Amino acid sequence: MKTHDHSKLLSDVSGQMPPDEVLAELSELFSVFGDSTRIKILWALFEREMCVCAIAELLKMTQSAISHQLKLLRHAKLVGSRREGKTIYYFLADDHVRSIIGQGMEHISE
Amino acid sequence: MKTHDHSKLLSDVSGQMPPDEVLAELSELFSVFGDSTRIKILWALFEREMCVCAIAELLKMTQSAISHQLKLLRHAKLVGSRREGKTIYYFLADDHVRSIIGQGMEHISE
DNA sequence: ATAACATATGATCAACTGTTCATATGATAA
DNA sequence: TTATCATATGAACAGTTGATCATATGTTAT
Repeated sequence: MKTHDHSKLLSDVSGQMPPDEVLAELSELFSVFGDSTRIKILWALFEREMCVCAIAELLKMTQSAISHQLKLLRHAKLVGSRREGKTIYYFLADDHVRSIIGQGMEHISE
Repeated sequence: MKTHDHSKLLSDVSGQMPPDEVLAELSELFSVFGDSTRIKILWALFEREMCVCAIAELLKMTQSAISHQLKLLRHAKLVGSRREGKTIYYFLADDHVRSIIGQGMEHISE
């Protein structure tokens, strides 16, 4: 399968590409946003911090399912948590979450 | 499993949540960004439009694999295409792609 | 110490995803 | 028309993912 020539294009473009490792990390970040349960959790936390069982009640899902997803969100540093007695409150880690989701909303609103 | 009371919180938060349908669409959009092959394709298109076989060469992947991924990107309206003879050129559909990926990059650079 | 509540975790399983392979479509040139 | 290049597509298969279930950990009150 001989194909037409791209040598100039390829050298130009590949010079601008970040290393594979960075692009992999980037796609992993977006895949965390790529699930409706996690998007719902993040959106809920836009309002205020919430404990696990409140999120579970809000989304009508089991505590276990929510806890598993919060673990992913924590590892991606999208949420933080603090303990108060038996309860653990989760909150948005920073404002990138808002701006990323905001841009996503803009895109689908067209 | 009786749990503590959240009635006030739940009514507050659920009033702010977009409908499930919208949140599902949003997560589907982000899942398109959630694959390193697709991220690489989008990043390549930051520079300029490219034909399928150039992208395949750049990423050292088969034409088929790239074509399948471009189909997804097209359906998500992240890229557009134009034909010129036998060749089909793909390009970024709009600037949301840049800003979404830009925000993602900011998040992981911390 | 025991009971009750809040959360976390490991195993399991069905559903989904991305690549490959083979093949089809579409366009151009001979 | 036939050959060739460029791209698209469908089936198949391995790898990944998200919910569930059972159970474990951690905290507080009695």
